[in-house]
Amino acid sequence: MSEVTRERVRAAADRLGYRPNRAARGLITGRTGHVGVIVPDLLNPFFADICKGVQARARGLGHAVFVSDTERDEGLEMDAIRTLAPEVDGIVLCAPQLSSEELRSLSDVTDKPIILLHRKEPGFASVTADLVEGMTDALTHLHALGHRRVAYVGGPRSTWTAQERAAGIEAMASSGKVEIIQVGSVAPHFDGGITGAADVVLASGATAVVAFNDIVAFGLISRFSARKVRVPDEMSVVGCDDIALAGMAAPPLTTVHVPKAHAARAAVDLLFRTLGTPAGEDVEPLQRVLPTHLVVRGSTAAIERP
Amino acid sequence: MSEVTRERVRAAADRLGYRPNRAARGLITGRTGHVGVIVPDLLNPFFADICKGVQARARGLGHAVFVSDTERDEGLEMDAIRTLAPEVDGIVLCAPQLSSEELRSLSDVTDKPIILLHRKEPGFASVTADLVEGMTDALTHLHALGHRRVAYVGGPRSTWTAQERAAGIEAMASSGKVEIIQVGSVAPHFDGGITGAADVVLASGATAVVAFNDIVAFGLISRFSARKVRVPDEMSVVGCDDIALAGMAAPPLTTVHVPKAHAARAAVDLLFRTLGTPAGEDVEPLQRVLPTHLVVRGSTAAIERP
DNA sequence: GTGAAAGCGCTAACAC
DNA sequence: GTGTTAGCGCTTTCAC
Repeated sequence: MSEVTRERVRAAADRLGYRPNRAARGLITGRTGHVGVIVPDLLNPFFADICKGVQARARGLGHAVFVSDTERDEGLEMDAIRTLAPEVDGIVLCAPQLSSEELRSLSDVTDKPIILLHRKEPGFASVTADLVEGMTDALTHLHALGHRRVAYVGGPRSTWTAQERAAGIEAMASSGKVEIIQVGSVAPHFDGGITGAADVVLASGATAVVAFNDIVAFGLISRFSARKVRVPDEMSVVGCDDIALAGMAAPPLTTVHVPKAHAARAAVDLLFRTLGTPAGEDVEPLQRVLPTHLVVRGSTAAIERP
Repeated sequence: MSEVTRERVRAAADRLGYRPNRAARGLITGRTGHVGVIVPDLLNPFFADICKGVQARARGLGHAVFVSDTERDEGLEMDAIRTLAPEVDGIVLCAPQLSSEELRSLSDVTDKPIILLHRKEPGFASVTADLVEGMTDALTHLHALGHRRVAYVGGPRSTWTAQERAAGIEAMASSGKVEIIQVGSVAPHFDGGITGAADVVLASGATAVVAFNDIVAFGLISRFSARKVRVPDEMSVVGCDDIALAGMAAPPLTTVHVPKAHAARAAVDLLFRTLGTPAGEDVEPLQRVLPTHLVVRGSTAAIERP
């Protein structure tokens, strides 16, 4: 067929407003043209950023994206996968609550490719951030400012990212350069638990505190402020994630930058790499780990020597 | 067929892991079982909250949800509608940038029902919040605290919500009880524009400021803090939206509470009401407006009389 | 009541 | 190359 004809047909189709029907196409090709992203809590800007990143990249690749918010509930995480899997070509999964066993049992639930985000599991492709490095940087920064007694307010112990952070903290603790005071584990959203943790930090004699994430850091600062403890003069605070609001707070938060949008794009790219691989000849699942870095802003200061 | 047989079939189907294929069903019924939600910026917790609400309600009604982030771009808003419409049964639309003409031209693009969220347009069903009341409450609160000269830092002038807020502000201004200083219009995300606005507020002699939204309020407070102006002692600040982080900031932000999740659920309900209406006999598009209320926290204080 | 058949919009594989 | 046909998984209709 001639190039001219081709163009005339295309023009006619356009004029009549013809759009191929994805559902009908999917019925025969097995491809839906959709991807899914599952997150524990959209209200946490960290995950909103991830959704935005997935969305942007998927759009660029001509795919629409389903978003599922699992409310940090193990059951809903599993449900979301089961529900979404038949509707999509693949899933970007942030499921901190799911056990390793459940994760591995996913192959019985669906054979759609799943890319883990901010979690590692043997046999799964994943994109993670180097939180061990991030935590080490945070403590090195505090050490350089003269802090020798530093509190760490941890998050939900069971999650992969919490364990990574803990590993970073412990590495520095065992170096003997700074003394670490572990202040329990706190839900990673702003509530009473954080207030309690702030009081424990204050009682511990620590001059600085590293928080599980920026939200927890904000909670701590809020309590410090209510108790008339000035940040950073009397207490230095370091967060983790570098959510957009971290730079807007007063004082702006010193925090570990985690490349959220970048990780999201990388996950989508990994997904399409898998999708592009002919079934049967599966490639070794790639595990990408992205670097983090400390962003020094206004919530940390050199200790005032007595 | 007997009840027993029905149950045996159901059991067998379950055992074999049978799931009806939505795409195939949709081909014949014309229903996809999906809904779409379009927002200008997922990174703004206000819209993240809306997505979460839409998602939760739609899940309860057995529908999966597509999310599209339009980056506050008029073109992308139109694109998103065009792309999403064929894949869904209806759309919840937050599109502040789209002109009224484009909005009305949507009937040529798709006949899928569209529910407007936080925007009103004749002929469209919508869910909005009473921002006029909210702004009035904010100014009344400041007046009661003794403030007589109040700055208002507005947002993108063309949007519906900005006009509503402005109407509320003007109503109070014309009452003569407080003098309003209009400080331009600022992009509703944290950046240099806000810094400049903060400086204008400071130069104006105002003792209090009402911000377009919480994000802008945070930006102002950050600049005030850098310029050693204490909030609320020397400057009271009121935000709008009541995003989750508003209560976490130091000081916690006094702000106009907008029922985000509630509005999202109402929008989905309106959508399903439309979907349940047999084609042809269309009902008058409903326009729900939800009440707002002021949440007084720590960023406002009584003026210190000289 | 129950079973068979047609067809939603598309793509694959097959003849021509 | 080009045109035709079968069929993806489901629902609906129409005979039985």
